[in-house]
Amino acid sequence: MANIQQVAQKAGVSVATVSRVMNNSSSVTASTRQKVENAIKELNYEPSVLGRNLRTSESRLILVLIPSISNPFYTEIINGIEDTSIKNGYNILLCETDSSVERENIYLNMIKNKLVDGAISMDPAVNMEKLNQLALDYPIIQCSEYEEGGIIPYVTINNELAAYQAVKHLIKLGHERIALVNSDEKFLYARQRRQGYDRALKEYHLPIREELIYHTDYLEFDYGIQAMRKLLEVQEKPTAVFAVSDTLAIGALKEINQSGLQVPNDIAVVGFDKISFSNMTNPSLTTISQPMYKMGCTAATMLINSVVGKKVENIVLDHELVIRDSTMG
Amino acid sequence: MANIQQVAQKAGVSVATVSRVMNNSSSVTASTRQKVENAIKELNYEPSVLGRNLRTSESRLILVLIPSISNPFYTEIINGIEDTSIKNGYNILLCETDSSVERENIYLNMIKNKLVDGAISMDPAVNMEKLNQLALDYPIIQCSEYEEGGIIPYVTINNELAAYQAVKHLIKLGHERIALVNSDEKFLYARQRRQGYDRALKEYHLPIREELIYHTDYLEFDYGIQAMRKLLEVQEKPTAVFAVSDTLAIGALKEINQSGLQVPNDIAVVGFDKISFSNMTNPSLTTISQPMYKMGCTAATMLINSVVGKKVENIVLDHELVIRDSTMG
DNA sequence: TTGAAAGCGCTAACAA
DNA sequence: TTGTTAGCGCTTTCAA
Repeated sequence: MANIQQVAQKAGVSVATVSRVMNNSSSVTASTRQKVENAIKELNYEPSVLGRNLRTSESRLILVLIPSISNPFYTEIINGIEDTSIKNGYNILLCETDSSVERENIYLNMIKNKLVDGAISMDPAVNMEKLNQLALDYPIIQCSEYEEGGIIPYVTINNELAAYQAVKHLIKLGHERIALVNSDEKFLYARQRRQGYDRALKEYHLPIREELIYHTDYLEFDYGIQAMRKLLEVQEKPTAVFAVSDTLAIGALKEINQSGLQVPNDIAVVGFDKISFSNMTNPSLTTISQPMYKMGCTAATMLINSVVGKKVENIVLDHELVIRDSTMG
Repeated sequence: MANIQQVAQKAGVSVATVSRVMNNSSSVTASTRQKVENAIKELNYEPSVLGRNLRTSESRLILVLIPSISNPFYTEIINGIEDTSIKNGYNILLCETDSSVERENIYLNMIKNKLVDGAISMDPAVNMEKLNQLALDYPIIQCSEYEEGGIIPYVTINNELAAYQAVKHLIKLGHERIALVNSDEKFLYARQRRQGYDRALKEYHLPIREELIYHTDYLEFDYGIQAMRKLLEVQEKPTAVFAVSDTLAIGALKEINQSGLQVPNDIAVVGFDKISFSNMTNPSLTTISQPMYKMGCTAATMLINSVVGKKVENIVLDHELVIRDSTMG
């Protein structure tokens, strides 16, 4: 692999001139440019990103932290981040933390090491102390999950309102015993969705029954199955279930079908996220549609603005209730 | 962020000595080491990966190319790659190409630029010419999809045999009109699975009916729906469907349910990959289980071996037919 | 055992 | 418009 020196030599110019040609920078004669470009072509030269980065202290790489790539919720967000990044001359480095602190540290350190210009975190279980400390010196954005009143700019939706609308939809259909399958309420989104659930019930003077509220540690299908299994053991079974993620809702659906009950006639189900699977289940799943692609685009735009020194504001995007067969037979 | 110079100054030694301490290299007195370590701690020093990489020409980063993160098939493979990489002191850079040549180029060039030490490609639509050319100079492994008789080492399964077994399973259940939902046969895996399908039919003296063979451009659910819709229009409907991916099979299942037919009584369905969602459908999906995690581990091991200059051999892993409700009511 | 110094490939400030 | 040169942060050879 040729270096800039060799190109300069072959073209009969200085390395500075080669650098200028590479960066389309000021004032190079057409003839000089031609000579350099010929040399570049002949030697098949491609500049070393490493050398350049060391010099400029920028990598044009964006770190994207997700807890797990197996949750389809992140898929569309990442597409948004990626498209926007590439459009702006950045590439992304996608890192799965598995919510493991060590793994997260490895990746977050890349930002200190100038291996990346900034980071977008989507891990609800991220070490906020570390993230806040990094955010003092480096561009960081939180996407979807965030810290209330924190210093890190975020893009998200109104989780409380979305949950409220989902539950209200069930109430309007006549349901009174509505179960909630929630995540651990140490996560902000879980607390917010819980609040929306509570608000809807209260508004319609329905009691909040603790036996109908179930918390899961993870969002995988199996945990939805597990949750539903427990809820079906309750003396007075729920007639509807609101799960805070489609993956959980799909697990619940499976378990209801398995137990011989009918969705939505015996039990109605509402999910959250509108992942692509949610339309493949039988019956298809009523869910809250998050603007995932747009959220990704927004997060990337915010981060890039932050990288180039602009001030960025928190953004709350609109969601939508998508009514399908799992609530309306 | 402190640099090595400042540490050296504070410790009253040369930068070379600091470097030696950092790399646990030969012969540093305990007392010198102590001084340096104190300085490191005081200044909160972390070495610049950029400077180091420029000097050593290695990045300890592995590029992983996937066509799309939305196909859950890749999820477990990536987990395998990641675990194995981290265990060996490498991190991975996950890149989604969307089977776009430009995007692929951006990422593949990182290998020339010494931004990564090697690459694992899982994109069936990868530009083989470019990949082969890179493979001349850099460590590259293909995972799952590969080039027959090519120069790039690969890890895969026996696609022909797997498809043969899937179709044979259907034949043994009494099916004679078995549809095939395949990808574009420009992909090797698609050709191989087609061969397995053909072999099973031939072995049982069943005719290969072109009207029961459907090719899709992509693997998303919607294409499975589309395929099934066409197959249901055939005069003599198939009594079974073998799809070359679970995503397609799930789409087919959805369409069959939608049309009022019963799985497996009216039409049996077999998928391929055993993605986690395949157990959530109603009925659950009979499928071929690929050892995805192991495949990822193997690919990573092969690549790392290749990076350190060892010779690597192609590897074919075992698969398994997982019989569930979509074929056995 | 330790230090001095060269150099990885590049950019940019300054000079011509 | 073009060239000279310092230097980004590190490792490693050579010498002491």
